[in-house]
Amino acid sequence: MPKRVDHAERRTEIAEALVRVAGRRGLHAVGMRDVAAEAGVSLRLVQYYFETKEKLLLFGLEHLAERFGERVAARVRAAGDDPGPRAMVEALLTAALPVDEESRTFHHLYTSYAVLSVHDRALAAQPFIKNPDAAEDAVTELLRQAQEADLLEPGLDPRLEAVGLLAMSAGLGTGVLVGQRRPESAAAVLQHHLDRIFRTTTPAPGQLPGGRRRRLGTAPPTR
Amino acid sequence: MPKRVDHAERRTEIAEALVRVAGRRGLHAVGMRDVAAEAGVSLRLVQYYFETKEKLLLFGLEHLAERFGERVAARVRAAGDDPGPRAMVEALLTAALPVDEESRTFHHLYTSYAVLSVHDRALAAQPFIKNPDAAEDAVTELLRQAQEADLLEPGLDPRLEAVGLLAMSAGLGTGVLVGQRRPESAAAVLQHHLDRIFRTTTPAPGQLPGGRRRRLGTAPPTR
DNA sequence: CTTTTGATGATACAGCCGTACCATCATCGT
DNA sequence: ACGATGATGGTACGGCTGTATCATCAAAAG
Repeated sequence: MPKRVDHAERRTEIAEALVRVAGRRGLHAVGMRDVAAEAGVSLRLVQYYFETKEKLLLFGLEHLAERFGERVAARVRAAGDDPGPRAMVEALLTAALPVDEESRTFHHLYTSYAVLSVHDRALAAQPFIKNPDAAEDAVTELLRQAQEADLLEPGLDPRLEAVGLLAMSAGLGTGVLVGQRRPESAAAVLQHHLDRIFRTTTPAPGQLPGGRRRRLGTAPPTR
Repeated sequence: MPKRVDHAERRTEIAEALVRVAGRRGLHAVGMRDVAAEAGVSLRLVQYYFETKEKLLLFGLEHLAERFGERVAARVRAAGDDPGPRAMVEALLTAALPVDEESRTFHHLYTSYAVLSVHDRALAAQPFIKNPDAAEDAVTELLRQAQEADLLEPGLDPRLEAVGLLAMSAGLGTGVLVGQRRPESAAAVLQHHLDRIFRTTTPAPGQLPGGRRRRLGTAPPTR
């Protein structure tokens, strides 16, 4: 038998080439030849490891989602050991904001895939249900924990708040992506809405009424 | 001189054909021949009225935005004569939710254009700044009016709330579009967040504390 | 009536796309 | 050493795309 190659690794390399070139020129403008050139391999090889373009795109989306998941996890970890629920919610919500090149590419391509999935059953099947639902569950659970620790304003429904926050983050992300909104503005809006959900004082002593106050969470992730 | 044709009207017809076929099969899959067939004219005519595909797409986007503006206006009008600020905000926010075929198409294509505009300067130039900014100003102004009429919870920043609500509406719309969320769920989330912004009792007499209460606005637009 | 000219039709062209086919190389098992 | 076989290269094919070219028709102007 001849040279054995780690197919999984090769597929990953090619998928990352796809992500790079798609992020640079737009997913609609990407052909197999572009991917091959970007990966430094021949067109034939792209065909060899992904028999069809559709399979390449599908794998590209999965890879993108995976990489994004790792990014979020890293953000959460960077928020410190056992950070408060607010810091974790912040990390989750702000990770999707297109503030740097990587998150811009992610948001851009993920939206591209979302648009394609409207009429492509194969794309619609898995990731656009699973990942957002997971994020929704995670934020909901964090809010529920915060609620039990009496860190939230009273009378809130964790699930409804989580859904709203995630949708807001996604919408703000799109605004940033198309240049309508500056990243700092989007982050500020998010912060403001978190301020309206999380209690701004420790449950204990005197209440100061008006004005802007310190928040409870720990590290600001990027902005 | 020969037969004179109303160019503006013809262009509109062709643009609507573009919108229809793009809504059916996705903007990425639309060619000039498809548009011509859908409009019932020859390929040559599409070329004749829009010299290039890029100009056709551009005009299609403008037309789409215009039609959507009319739809929102109709929604607001349908909310009654001089409806409360909340009803108007509701009308604005829920108009963008993909609940029927028309709004689905709108949301779908508008998102497609947004993705394209990331790398296409011509598309990015006009509409993705102007229209959302107009919506933002409108909602902000409505919230400001509501604030003056003491219809809002105290201590709110109308602009920040408006931006957040619009982003949330857009994000929920995308969720509905890709089949992750049911339209009723999205509408419910929106309602819930409006409940947290607008006062739920008339400013006058006794305050009942907990529980779900009647809201102030008039007609529910669709959901 | 003829000429001008806007509106339309048919079709050709060059280029790109995804895919398929055929050949070659290199390596490992025997 | 040799042949089986995985990995790769090169390239051609059919189809589709946007655009350009050429021709024709019909109506208004002289």
